[in-house]
Amino acid sequence: MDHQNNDILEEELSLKLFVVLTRALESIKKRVEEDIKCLGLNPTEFAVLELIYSKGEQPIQKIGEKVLLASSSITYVVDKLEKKDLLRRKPCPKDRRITFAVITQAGTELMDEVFPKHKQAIKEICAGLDVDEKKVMINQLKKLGYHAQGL
Amino acid sequence: MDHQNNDILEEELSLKLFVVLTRALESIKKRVEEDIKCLGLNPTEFAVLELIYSKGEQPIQKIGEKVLLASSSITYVVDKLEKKDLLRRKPCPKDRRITFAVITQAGTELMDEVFPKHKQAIKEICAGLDVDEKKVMINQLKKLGYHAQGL
DNA sequence: TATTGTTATACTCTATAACTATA
DNA sequence: TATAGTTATAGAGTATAACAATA
Repeated sequence: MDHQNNDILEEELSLKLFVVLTRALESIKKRVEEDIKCLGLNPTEFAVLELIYSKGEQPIQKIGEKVLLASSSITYVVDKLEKKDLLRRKPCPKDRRITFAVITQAGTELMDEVFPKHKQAIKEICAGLDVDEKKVMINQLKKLGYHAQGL
Repeated sequence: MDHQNNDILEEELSLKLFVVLTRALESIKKRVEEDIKCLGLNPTEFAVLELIYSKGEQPIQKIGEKVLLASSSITYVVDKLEKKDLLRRKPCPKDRRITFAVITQAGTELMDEVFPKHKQAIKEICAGLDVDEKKVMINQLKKLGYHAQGL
């Protein structure tokens, strides 16, 4: 095969990969959202709550960096979680510009109950691959993602 | 390893897979969006235009099925593409409930020019994997996606 | 009755800018 | 001056449901 044909093959393959990747994640996301919706939370709210639950209290700014949201959006999400009494704001005594988001008792109890179920659900959603296949895919996805990010 | 530990491993691995998949696609999407943005189109508009460009005129309803959008969203997207003179609506004479979306001369000329560049860009974005690795990943993603979809 | 497409409406998220309080 | 966070505002994009026209 000459260079030009090889180039076209690789273009088609890359396009295919992009489409299949998008479709697969859409299917998975849909199931994961169903799993979360019954808690009265949307995926962003769940992601923020889960971050605080597993990593402990976080400055508002840091949350935005980790779940990839603009700071005004985080204010909005934290407002909603605060209204639901799942987390609260706590001023930082050392730097009074900073506000921490802290999980509440109710938030902890909710996550204690639902997080194990959530992990179980994701395991079932991802059961199309076995353990070894998952390990390979994780590594390959990292390679793919790092390259794209580094462009 | 006993069953319970194996279960926990598989849960963690699945969660990891979900996170890595999400992150990788985010990085790729970001690059692809950059590639499209300079055309004055967003990814959805580009997807609809590309569908009509490569598959020919389509009933509005069919477009929604293929790009996975609700019919009201398609109305919105087609409105925008029509305002940009990239496609137009054409009534179906045989079934007057149906409206086709048809690509215009300007739409065809635009795609003739940018679609080859777009494929080349995606090839570069996906260059973190070689041809064989891409083939494997496409197959694995299909398995993963089909399983999730079938739940 | 069922289907196609539109309209009306609401929600989530983003971006921007102005602002307060603090460093 | 710079940073953390909030407020206000506007806009993109999507989903839902109700609707009109047609089959």
